[in-house]
Amino acid sequence: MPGKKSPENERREEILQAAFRVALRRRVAGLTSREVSADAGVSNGLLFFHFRNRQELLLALLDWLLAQTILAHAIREIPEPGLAEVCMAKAIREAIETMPRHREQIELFFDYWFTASHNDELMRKKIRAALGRYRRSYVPLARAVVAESPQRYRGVTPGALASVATGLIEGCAMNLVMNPKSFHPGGYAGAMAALLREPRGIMNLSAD
Amino acid sequence: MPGKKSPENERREEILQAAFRVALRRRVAGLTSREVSADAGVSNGLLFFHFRNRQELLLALLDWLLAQTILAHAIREIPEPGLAEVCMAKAIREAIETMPRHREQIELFFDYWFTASHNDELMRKKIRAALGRYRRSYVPLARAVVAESPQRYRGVTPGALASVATGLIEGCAMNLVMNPKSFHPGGYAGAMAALLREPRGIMNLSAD
DNA sequence: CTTTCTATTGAGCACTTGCTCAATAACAAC
DNA sequence: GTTGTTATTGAGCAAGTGCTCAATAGAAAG
Repeated sequence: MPGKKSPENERREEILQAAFRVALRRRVAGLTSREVSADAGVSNGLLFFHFRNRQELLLALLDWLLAQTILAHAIREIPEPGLAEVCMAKAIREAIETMPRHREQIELFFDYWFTASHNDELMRKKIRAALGRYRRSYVPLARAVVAESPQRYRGVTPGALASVATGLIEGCAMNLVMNPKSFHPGGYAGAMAALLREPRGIMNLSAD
Repeated sequence: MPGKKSPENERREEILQAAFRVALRRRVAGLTSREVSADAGVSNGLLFFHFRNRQELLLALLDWLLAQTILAHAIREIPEPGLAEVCMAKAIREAIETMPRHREQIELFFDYWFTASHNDELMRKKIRAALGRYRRSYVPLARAVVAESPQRYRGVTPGALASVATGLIEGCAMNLVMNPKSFHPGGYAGAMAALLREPRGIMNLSAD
């Protein structure tokens, strides 16, 4: 029965949430307008009234997603003098430990990258921008770390260090997504800590 | 003109290669039987003569893929006494540095995981098995590392250490795939080495 | 009450997809 | 030859897809 009004953008939000649920079930590529509208409890036509086309729906969902995952949690803290490393370590550890709470979103995020974005430079740009923001949010901290121990980090740019830090986190995310059962953030972080505890570090080969 | 014969499984192989090319262009989810057969220069019907259905084609392609990427390069070396850490470091470094050569395969591999495998427990199993084999191939080396410095690695199982090692590599792979332009394996490995060089390692917080 | 605007419906069109199938050409065995 | 097997074709079906559109019901304005 047409004509029932719904206040403001309530419907739009409902449809977005339905799209999220469907994407979790069917992946981004398998998301169809019919299943979304059915899940939202509205007609198929209404979906295309609120979203011009499938692509716009997917973009809106991506925006919502990017505002949810860890990628949105940029690092803001300014380390106290002499404690830059501790501060960075804490940030990484926290990122790893809060990760399991966002598992579904993270999985969907990866899915967006690998599937939907292939012929869609707009999506790729959005994701790359979010990743870039996240990485850059680590740069000031990385710069402080480098400044704190100039000899040790000779030749290492803050950017590269930030890359490695976020790379650790992303690798961890992969583990979480691909191997959720045997992934224990505590054990993972512990092993990583042990790796880094020794003077003669494991990666310390001749420099190239 | 039907009837032209082709020796042995030559056709099958040709179609597989075409499927690989199409998957690179369109992603796994966007791979259609029509585009594959067109790319292989054969009729659509022939594809279903050599492969029972789309799924069987995708599985065959996945097998071929898994035999190509770094995942196939299990670690075999037995470290000389006292050099376990150096040996492991070398393995990781080598994995990172040879990675760019397999970029396309790695990207497709991730794509398989995140897309095609969602409703396909068989594919998921295959991929998980390959990842597991890879991780386990690091366990003996990890065990040697732990045995070499028991105090330092107290409470760390060889399995967890192997997880972190392969996690580093996977995180690196993510970086390579998502950010190919600004990714330089040398710089990455360098920063990682610096991170690990210091007594008061960056991850060395209070143990949990 | 009429008009107007917005929200809503569901049928349906054009197109794509996986897959089947009868027809047939080359080759092998007899 | 004849017969049979294997490789190959392309038309076509059934199912599903994104999206359009006439129809319409409610709210708001006059």
